[in-house]
Amino acid sequence: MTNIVQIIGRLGKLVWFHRKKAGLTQIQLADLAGVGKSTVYDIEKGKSTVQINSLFAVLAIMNIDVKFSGPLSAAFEKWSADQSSDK
Amino acid sequence: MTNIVQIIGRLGKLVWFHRKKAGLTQIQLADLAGVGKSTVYDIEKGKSTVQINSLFAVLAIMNIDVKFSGPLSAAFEKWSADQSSDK
DNA sequence: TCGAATTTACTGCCTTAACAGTAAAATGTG
DNA sequence: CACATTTTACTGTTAAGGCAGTAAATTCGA
Repeated sequence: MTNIVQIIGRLGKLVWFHRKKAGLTQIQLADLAGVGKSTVYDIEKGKSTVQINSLFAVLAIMNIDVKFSGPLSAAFEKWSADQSSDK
Repeated sequence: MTNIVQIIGRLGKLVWFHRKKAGLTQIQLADLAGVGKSTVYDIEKGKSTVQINSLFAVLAIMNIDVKFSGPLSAAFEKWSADQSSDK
């Protein structure tokens, strides 16, 4: 029943893994992402209260993409397409 | 080049779509997720500074799951498996 | 159309994340 | 083993999110 803490903890490790392979320090990644070094540290440590803009900024630098899917995703896609082609 | 604001904006609509189909009000969803009503409102509006625990709590209620994948995801899975079977 | 329910928007208070600085602990390289 | 680099951990300050309350705007059903 993977809870939030576990998901974020795992995500932190994923970030760490990518950063290491990229040969970057936390500070370098922080600078690239435009966040503070403490925030990178927190993300990698699995802190669950970081803001999504900070998290996503870091993920973007590491080319980690995020995908959301719910039971109504297909219906949403259709509805969403209709919305764009409105008047 | 879908940026962070766009991603979160779209995510907000996805949450809204699921909530509506589920026949819940923002307050009901907020209570279920254990967050404030303002937070649900913010998420649906695409506010990019909400905290991930708040966001994920809401997503969990709507059965929207989140998937992260980077260029090293496969390598990470292997490494991760090794870690669990350590000593 | 009318009224109830819901959403939007704004408020102020309280809590706390973001941040840079710093120092200790850990890591790794010669 | 040293030495340099990096990470961990803690600090105080500043800025801002989380929240409930409220009221206006909007939506929706009878």
